[in-house]
Parts: sequence; C-alpha cells; structure tokens
Amino acid sequence: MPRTVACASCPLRASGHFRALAGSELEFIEEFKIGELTVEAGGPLILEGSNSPHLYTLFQGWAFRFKTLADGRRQVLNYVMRGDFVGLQSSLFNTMGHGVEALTPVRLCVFPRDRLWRLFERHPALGFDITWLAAREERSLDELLLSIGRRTAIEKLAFTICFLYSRAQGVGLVENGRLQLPITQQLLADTIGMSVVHTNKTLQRLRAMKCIRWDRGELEIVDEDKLFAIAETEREEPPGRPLI
Amino acid sequence: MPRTVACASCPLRASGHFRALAGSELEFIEEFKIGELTVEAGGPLILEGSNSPHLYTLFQGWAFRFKTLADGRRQVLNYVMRGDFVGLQSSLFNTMGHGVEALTPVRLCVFPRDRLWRLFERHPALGFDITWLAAREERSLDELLLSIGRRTAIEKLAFTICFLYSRAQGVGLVENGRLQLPITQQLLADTIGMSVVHTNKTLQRLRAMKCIRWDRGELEIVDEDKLFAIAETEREEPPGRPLI
DNA sequence: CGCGATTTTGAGAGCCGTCAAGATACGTGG
DNA sequence: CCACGTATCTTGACGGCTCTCAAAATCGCG
Repeated sequence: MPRTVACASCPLRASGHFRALAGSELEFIEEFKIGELTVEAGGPLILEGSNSPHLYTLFQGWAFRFKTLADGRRQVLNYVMRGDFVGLQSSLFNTMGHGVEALTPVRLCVFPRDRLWRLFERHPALGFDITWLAAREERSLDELLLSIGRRTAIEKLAFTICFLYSRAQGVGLVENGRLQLPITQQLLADTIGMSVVHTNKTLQRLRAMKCIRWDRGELEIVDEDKLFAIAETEREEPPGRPLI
Repeated sequence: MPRTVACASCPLRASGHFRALAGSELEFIEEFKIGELTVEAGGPLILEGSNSPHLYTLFQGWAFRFKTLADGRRQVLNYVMRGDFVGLQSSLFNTMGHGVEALTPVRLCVFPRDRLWRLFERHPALGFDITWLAAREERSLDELLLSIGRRTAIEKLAFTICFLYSRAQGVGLVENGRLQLPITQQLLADTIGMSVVHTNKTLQRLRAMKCIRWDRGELEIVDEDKLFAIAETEREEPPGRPLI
C-alpha cells in the first residue's frame, strides 16, 4: 500500500465540493505532487518570512495564517481548511509575508514551486484556478478587514463565527448542524483584534442570546437568522470552487 | 489623433516601473483593451455588489477600494494607484464584494471580462501576472489587517503612511521626497478603523514628533527611520511588478 | 467674498484593555 | 482509575484609550 494517496483516488476530490477536472489536468497534478507532509498540532507549517520551496494543499486538519509584531502581538489572517492552497507568496515574491501553524494534526500535499510556471503554461485552466483561489482569499480578507475595522465587538464575533461555519460547511465539515472547531478563545481574540477577556465576555452574550452553543470544541448555531443578522453578512460561498 | 492611447506607446509602460513584455503579449493586450474610461473625482468606478462586465487597469489618478455596512460604516480596503488592476472579483464570482471610488479624476483602460479566459489560454505569462497582482493585493491586506487588529493608534497611522508612500514611490509618484496625497482625514480614519477625531489628534502627534509634514494635500516624510520604526514595517515593494 | 467641506479643539462618557485570581478542562503519569 | 500540572476559560475591578457630541477655525472653490 502506497504511503501517499493518488490524486485520482483523492477522497477530498470525490467529496463533490470541488469542480471536476479534465483527465489531463488530474494527470498533471498527480505529477506535480511530490509528496505529503504531516505536521502535529501546534507545529509550524510555514515560517513567517521564510522562503519555502514548496506549495501545499491541505487535505486533513485545520491550520491558520498569521502575522506577528516584534513584541509578540499576533493577528490571525485566515483559517486553512481542507482544500485550501497555501504558500503562493513565496513562489511569487521569494518570501512569505505570513506564517502558517497547525491547529490539529495536519496533512498536506506538497508541490514544488519551481514547477508552478509549468502549470500555468501547460494547463491554463489550473492557472485560472489558482487565480480564483487567490481572489477568494482576497475577498475573505476584505470581509475580515471590514469586521475588525468597523464592526462592534459582538458583530465581530458573530461575523467570525458565521464565516468559519460557512466555510466549514462548504467542505463538508458540518454534521447535524454541529462543527468541531479546534479554536481557542485566545485565537479568536487574535482574529478579531480584541483581548481574550473581552472576547470571552462577548461570547457569553451570544450564548445568553441563544444564538450559539459552543463547548468542548463543538460549535452549534442555534439561531442562524439572528446570528447572521447581527453579523450582517451573506451565508454563501462562491460556487465552482477548484482544488489543486 | 486617436482618443485612446495605444498600449505600445503607453507612458506608464515606458516609465520603467513594470516588467517588460514580449511583443506578442503586448499585441494581445492591445487587442484585449476595448476602451478607456474617465471618472471624475468622487465618482463611482465600481459599485459594491455589482456584476461588472469589465476589468480595469488604472493609469491616471487615485481611487480606493472599500466595503460598507448597511448603516453607512465604511472600511477602506486599499488604495488604487496607477498600474493597479481592479475588477477581478466579478470575473470570477459574478459579483463584486467591494466598491471602488475615484479620489481624483481617474482614467482607466477597459477590458472585457469574458475574454479573460482567453488571456490565460493564449498567454500563460499574463495569467501568471494576474495571479501575481492578486497575491500582492493579498499581502497588502494581510499587513493592513495586522495593523488594524494589533497596532496602536500611532502605529496604525505610521504604518498606513509608510505603506502609501512606498507604493506611490514604486510607481514614480514621489518627487523630491514629496507626495501629492488626495486623502482626507476621514478617509484615513476609515482605513485604520478609527474615528476622525482621534485620527486627527494622532496625526498631530506624528507631526509634533517631526516624523512627517502633511499640509495642503502634500506629504513629506521628515524622519523616515523614526516613522518606519514606529510602523515596524519594511520599506520595499516586491520587484518585477507586472502591468496588464 | 461666501459657502461647504475639512480640520481642529474640548469635554465627557463608555467600551475595552490590563491585571489578577479562581474555576474548569485536559493530558500525563503513577 | 486517580492525582496532578498545565492550558484554557471565567469573573471582577479599575484605568485609560478612543468614541461621540458639539462647535470653532481653516481651507478650497466658485
């Protein structure tokens, strides 16, 4: 039995959450992939400021992108869930502007960045897919920026929960309306630019309002309409999502 | 005399701030371009939530990207300067998640979004360029996010000024260390997620510290080292920047 | 010169951060 | 299975940064 999964029999691809590929595209990706990487929970996946020779697609577990200041203040930029592509920046600028860290044990497909150009050349549709993913990341950041900059504490929290829930739902991580969320309140605080203490108190307001239930790492949205109304955001993920 | 400029004699391209193109690429862009658009200061360039059939490259003036909440709260996401490409989101998702508004009279090259696919297909290098631009936008957003979420008021302001100055310098808008900045304090406040009042008071602290001079819309950085130290950021723009 | 937009200043309130300590959950080893 | 240590969550008090409100001063433009 091979240690790595063949792309043709990739369980993620079979899940139906991603756009179907032409046979030749799949073949190319199969050849593009040079291995798999496993990282334990809490381990670094990409170092801030590094010059990584690899690109990755996460196919199991959770991770997060972040930036830090010299004195340790940290900002979470986004969460990395299965199907997400990371490491593009070092391919284009020779340096990663952000770090990536595992939240749970994580498994990733590894691609060599020096063959990225060939991907664009041989399979424009895959190049288009990468642009699609970059634009989607940009859209997420736009929304988080609006949130941190202009929403109130409770709105920020509601938004972030809606955002995580929608994304997780988009890749089939929600079962019976429940989601296993491996996120501490400290991390949540670093996502919305607040202190842990105030994050905690605001979270309790959302619980008291019967919007959400969240204990032992399991999130359930009790009153979806109310929560999304507070967050003032859309429920949908853009369709036709690619998977490299 | 033609009303529109031929790409081959584009003054922006001749400025030396952008990567050189192969002849066939230039020809393609020439054909890709279907016209020019002029918008007056304060006018909308792209409407939030719209489904624009066009892509644009701004070649004269300043604009900004933003998102708003229902009650009018506004967050500036980034500034659009000459050479910047806007409108990609509607090509990929059929809807713009943000608006774009002109700060000064603005001129743009117009491209039809339904021919974007052909660009990837015929000229992978140009597709790669678009990915490059998207990744660069993402990097800018990462930095702004860190700023709004985790920097103090004076650090936010210092960072934003450094950011604007560096970008403007990268496209030749800085002359004798001076930059014409068409930005009001209200806009600056909406960029860093603060109120105008506090933005104003913080700006005066930076002036008192002799870091900057800024009046009548002209910005001069008096003590570059001090300002960048407060901002805790790098001075450089990634090299090899493309222009579509 | 006059009007609207922008900048500046002051005062007071409140949201949110820091500090600190206790409670609970989780993982590990005995 | 229990004991223990560490990480996480929770709670309370207090201070201050930043907001809102309001008004005056200045700038830009016709």
